[in-house]
Amino acid sequence: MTNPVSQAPLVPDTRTRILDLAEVLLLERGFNAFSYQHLAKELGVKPAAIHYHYPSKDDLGTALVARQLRRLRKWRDLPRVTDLKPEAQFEALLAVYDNHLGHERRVCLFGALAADFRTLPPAMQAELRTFNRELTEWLAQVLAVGRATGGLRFVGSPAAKAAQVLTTLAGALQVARVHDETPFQVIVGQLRLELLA
Amino acid sequence: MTNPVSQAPLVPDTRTRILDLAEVLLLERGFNAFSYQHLAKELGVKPAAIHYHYPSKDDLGTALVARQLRRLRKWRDLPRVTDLKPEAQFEALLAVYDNHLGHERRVCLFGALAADFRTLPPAMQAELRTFNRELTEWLAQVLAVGRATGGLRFVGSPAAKAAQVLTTLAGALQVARVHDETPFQVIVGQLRLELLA
DNA sequence: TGAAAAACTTACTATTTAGTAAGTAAGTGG
DNA sequence: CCACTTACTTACTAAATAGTAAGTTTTTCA
Repeated sequence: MTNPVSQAPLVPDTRTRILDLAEVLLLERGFNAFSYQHLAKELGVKPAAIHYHYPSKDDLGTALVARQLRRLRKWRDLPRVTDLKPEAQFEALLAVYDNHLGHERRVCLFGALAADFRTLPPAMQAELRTFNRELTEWLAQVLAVGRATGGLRFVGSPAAKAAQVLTTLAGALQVARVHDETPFQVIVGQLRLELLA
Repeated sequence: MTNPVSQAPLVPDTRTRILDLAEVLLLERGFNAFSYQHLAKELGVKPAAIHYHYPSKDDLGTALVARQLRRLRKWRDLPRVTDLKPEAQFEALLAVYDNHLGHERRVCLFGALAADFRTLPPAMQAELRTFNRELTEWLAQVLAVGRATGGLRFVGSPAAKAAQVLTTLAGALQVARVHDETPFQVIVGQLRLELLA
């Protein structure tokens, strides 16, 4: 291995830098609002270098969502997440969205891609569906346990409540984009008020 | 007046047909995913004809949101809406979103523009902010009266609940776009379960 | 150290994009 | 009926787009 100590080198390779920048641009401006030229100029390389790593924008977009899915699975299975009580797991989820808000009010992956969904390559669509499904299933499980153990309170099925909460959170970041951070805080406050027993 | 009877002629003029088609494309594919060529080809005119009515895409986009704002105000002030009890007004709102779902799973205006917000012309941004603010204020008033008269049930402030509900509805149409109609129905069902006393 | 693989750049397509300028045909109103 | 306006079309520009092919430099590693 080149670097036997750190998994995340100080300066990532170009392939990763492309993906990182594309992710930022996706979450800040939308998938149809950035080009290989934008990426190349900001990274100090030629557009063809991007094509070398990701032959088409379809490949790039798909890699982007695939990485996010890997991150979700990794995060979800982290001991410091699995070991939490359900209400703390819910707070950990809120912290993720709050982190998006703190980074230039980036929307979440789902919120960034849903509107343009029909213009996306099929592979990307499939990855996004899986991403959203797994996240919803995870939260449904958290909610189910949380209600059973008395830490969380809601009516209806855990699956329905999970779908509703995640949809609200994705939307809340979009509202923050259009207005400011206030409505996001208001909406999350309302969620806490209703859910936390 | 050219037509003293009908306000909506059977075949609208080109100016209106452009706006109608642009609206469909916006709500089905996103603002950065259609061009003047797309519009022109489908309408059977030349791109320059679109430029004649809407010199730039900024003008077109702004006109689009402005019309939607006019529609909102008109709808909100309709006797058949103002005369309803708050819980029926809430149902009337749900019917609007359900109608979007029924038309090719179109997202709502807000959901279509929020992700790409930073790429939109300032005039369009301003119109969308006003649109969302007025809609939220209207729902907050409905919720306040509904709770006072016992038809609606929720904790927290009407303004917070209104922001939360509208955000959820916008997001629910996006989820329907990504998956299918089921999650939309599930989420709306959850909203009804929680709100209707 | 030298051959091969990886990571690029240069130079180029073909297409699409928004937008403009000039001309034309069809109404409209005095 | 004629000047004027409205609603276009034709023909064009300049820029941006995704993508490719061929050549060059850098890295790796046997």
